[in-house]
Amino acid sequence: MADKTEKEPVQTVTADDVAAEAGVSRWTVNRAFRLNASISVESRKRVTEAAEKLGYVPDLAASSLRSNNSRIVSLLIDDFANPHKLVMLERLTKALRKAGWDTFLVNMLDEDDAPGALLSASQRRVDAAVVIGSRFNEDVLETALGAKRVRKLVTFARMSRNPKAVSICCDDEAAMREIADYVLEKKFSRPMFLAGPQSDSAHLLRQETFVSEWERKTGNRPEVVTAGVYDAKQSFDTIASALSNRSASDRPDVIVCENDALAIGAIDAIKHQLGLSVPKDIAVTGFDDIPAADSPNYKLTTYRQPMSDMAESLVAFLRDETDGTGLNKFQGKLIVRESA
Amino acid sequence: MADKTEKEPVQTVTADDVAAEAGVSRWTVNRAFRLNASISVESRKRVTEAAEKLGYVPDLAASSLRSNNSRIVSLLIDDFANPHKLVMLERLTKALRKAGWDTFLVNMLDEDDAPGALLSASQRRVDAAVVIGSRFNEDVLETALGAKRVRKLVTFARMSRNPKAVSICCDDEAAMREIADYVLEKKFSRPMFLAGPQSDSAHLLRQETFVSEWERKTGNRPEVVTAGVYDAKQSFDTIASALSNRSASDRPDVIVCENDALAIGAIDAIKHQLGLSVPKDIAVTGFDDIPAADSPNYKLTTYRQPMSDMAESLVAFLRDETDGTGLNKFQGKLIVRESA
DNA sequence: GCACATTTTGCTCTCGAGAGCAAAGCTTGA
DNA sequence: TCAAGCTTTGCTCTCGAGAGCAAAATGTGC
Repeated sequence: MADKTEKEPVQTVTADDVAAEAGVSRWTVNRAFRLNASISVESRKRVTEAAEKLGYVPDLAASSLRSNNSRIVSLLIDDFANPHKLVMLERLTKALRKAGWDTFLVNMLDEDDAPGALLSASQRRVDAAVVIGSRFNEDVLETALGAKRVRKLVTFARMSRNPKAVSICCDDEAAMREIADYVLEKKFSRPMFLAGPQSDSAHLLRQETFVSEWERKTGNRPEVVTAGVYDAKQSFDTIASALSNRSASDRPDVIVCENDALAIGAIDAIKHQLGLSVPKDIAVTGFDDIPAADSPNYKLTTYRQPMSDMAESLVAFLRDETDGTGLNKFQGKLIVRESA
Repeated sequence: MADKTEKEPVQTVTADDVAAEAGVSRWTVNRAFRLNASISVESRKRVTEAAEKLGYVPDLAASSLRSNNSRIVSLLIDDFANPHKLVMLERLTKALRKAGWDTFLVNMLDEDDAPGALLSASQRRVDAAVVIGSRFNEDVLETALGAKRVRKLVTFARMSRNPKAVSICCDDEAAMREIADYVLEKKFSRPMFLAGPQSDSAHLLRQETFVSEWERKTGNRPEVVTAGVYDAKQSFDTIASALSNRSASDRPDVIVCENDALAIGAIDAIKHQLGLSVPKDIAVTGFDDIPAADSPNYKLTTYRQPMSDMAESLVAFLRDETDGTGLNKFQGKLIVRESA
């Protein structure tokens, strides 16, 4: 079964074969597969037909070697517990593939693995490294810039303060202010903010915005609790222990969560551990609008980022159609369901 | 911001530079980075130090061009709605990266896109194309074999009947028999089987096994309903419409689902649409043990595949440590929770 | 110290395309 | 008809490593 590999020694159809078949030179063959190449319509047609007949496709390893341009993007992820990642992967791979880029999925194995992950990107001369991780901190980005073969560095769905990286993300402050306004408008008065890991200052943006916005408008400082990971289970435990043995008047009346994964765990804890109801006893808001947010179990009020638009601007950035400024101000949309 | 790329013209440290620094030839430098290369301990040390100093890493594009061996694996996915995919991606990328393979994530954009997806794999000379899609049918595999540069073809977590592809998956028949036995043992008598898309015969394995096993043991043929996609929402609608207006005695007492994504939708429909309870009115079983299966909303009785072992055997197969036979008989584990 | 085996190193040629230029073909207009 | 200008084609050299062999260095036994 496996040894068919040895017997049939893998495709060896090369541009020379096609050239012979089509009666042109090798360079004309290669040109036929390059956009904007100087080649007549007729030649291209003949080459295409010959290539089709022989089953030829250009070898991209050779191409990237010479042209120093791989048409590969690396996506670096360090957190597979958040279902939102799957949505992002779907959108990004779709947009990139349509635009002619292949996508490496690089699993940052643990906290300290970022340099290794970027090394692999560096060895392949990727056109861009796109970090969509959660726990990484800004040092990772510095390391990335040490790997000089990585031409462009992007943080996706996440603001970076590193001036050399391009951030493609929502305007988190505007989004969080919108959520704060909504919560206020709904007459909640004792909010709790449920945050994820506090590993890096950039993570604190949503939290800080909510806290300061609330304080500014009401004069009160909301309570903040922290889950160590963006994971429904962790969040469940965090909320369960934070709210056990609290009287109704001592409890928050709304939990504003940094994202949906946390929100879902919070709702589970409120309902199944504390035996309370959502939103009557405690309301909950999320961020991301993952598929489960729409489930009848959660009916989560949340904030949807314009993922497809964001993926498209990554493509535009790769094409050098934009220098990357202003891509960190996407406007999302508050999705009101029943949880708050 | 973006134009730093132009100014600082990307890493140009090559093996020649390191050779000069270390006082050896270029070939010795390259050998230092190759396992099993003929090189003295001392030379390797000197090269490693010089490389470290200059920030050199071997260029894998050049390497794969000459050696015809890319150390890249393509993962082909056509269904991002199933949360189980995220688990698989995590395990596979982890195992592959540890073993020194990079991973392309290829989004098969739609039903007819498989050839295009495989083309991209073919152009990069990937060491293996691993299909972890759901809707694809066996024709896709034939197309893949047409792309001769794809050396190894694997279907992961899914049985293929194509003799040229290697399947790394559970023994679905044994698993389904175990579920059937469990359901029987729990004294359920009117099972319904909820299947996914019926696009291909290989998909029918679980369904056929359950149906025939049940028939063999009880003499009755279970009812089968079909959701068009492996998606909780579709499943919700399917079950909601299949069971509305049915009296208690006419309803199934257990729904055996082809996977967890379907099971979760089914539970939602039973509870929130039909207003019945699980497992009292209708029990539910799943397959995969996705993270949500353990949530208090579902407490799903399901079947867990040994994903890490399966990922490891993919690595072994890539390393030619196995010819791929017998990798389709992994034994998973029935996880009993409260849903059945 | 010498013949021979073994390890290590260096070298040529190659993988398959692209950059950049030179030569050939094709228009256009006087 | 021919020069000027543009398009198309062909060619040399190159990207950065590896295969495979030849040369050099090292080790071994007598």
